[in-house]
Amino acid sequence: MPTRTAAQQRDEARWAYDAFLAQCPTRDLLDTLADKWTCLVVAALRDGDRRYSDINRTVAGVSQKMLTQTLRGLERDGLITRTVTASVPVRVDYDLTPLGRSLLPVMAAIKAWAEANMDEVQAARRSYDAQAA
Amino acid sequence: MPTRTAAQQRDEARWAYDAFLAQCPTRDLLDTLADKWTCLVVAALRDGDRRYSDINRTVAGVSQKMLTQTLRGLERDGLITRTVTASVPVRVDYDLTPLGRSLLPVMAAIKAWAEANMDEVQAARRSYDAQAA
DNA sequence: CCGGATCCCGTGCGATACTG
DNA sequence: CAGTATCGCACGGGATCCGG
Repeated sequence: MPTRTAAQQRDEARWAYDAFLAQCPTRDLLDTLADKWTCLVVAALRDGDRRYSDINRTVAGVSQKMLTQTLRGLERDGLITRTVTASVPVRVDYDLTPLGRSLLPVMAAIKAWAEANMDEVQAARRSYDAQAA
Repeated sequence: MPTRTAAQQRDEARWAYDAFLAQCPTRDLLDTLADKWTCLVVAALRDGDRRYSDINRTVAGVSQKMLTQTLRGLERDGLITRTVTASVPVRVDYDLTPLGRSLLPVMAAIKAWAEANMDEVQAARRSYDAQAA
């Protein structure tokens, strides 16, 4: 006897999220997560809370606009917390939430893959570009 | 006795890739990998080679331009192969290379994370948006 | 000075139409 | 079937200005 009937499996499939579907809300979420700055910002918070300027220094080359925008989005999605300390000058700290921390291994994996396979990719590019001639 | 001298460690650090650095070539690679279409296309090839139109159907909502562009980029980077069968009509198959297949778990993990945590993210968004009022 | 909001321009995405 | 070509517009992103 099957644990689920065919009808139950259909119902489940109907409501399950699937990012392959254009209208699925996970498509938008995927677009947010699969982003260079999101990946680097989350990775930058791996060791706990950090100041805005600290993140800005770690993620070299990010503009203030994109950093703020990325941090706001991550905060809205419940992945990071934003803590303002009213001092002079103002101090703002960011940290991963448990939810955000669960995403950290995934983001770190992309960054690590890129760093580990850069040589092979560059070799492939040279080969491809030579072929195109 | 240390396995590496301080000088050797400096040399190694000097040449190691680090995507946090703006000028590191891995930054560009990361920008390519951390992309919605790249993630979905690689995930779509998880079960082996597939035709262009097949991928187009699986990755719902992708434009021909972006699909072709993404496939070309992945081919150039040595992540997928492109096989043309001269028939009428023409048949083109794509498949992951061993290098591309090593990336598959990472890409699948992002997609799976989004699907698994969509509810929690949506709850966080509602909470954040209510707060903003 | 730190954190961030605003302005403005170029890139690049997506819709549509066309081709071997 | 598997692309290429063209165009309009939104969005990314740097420069610049603002509050505390």
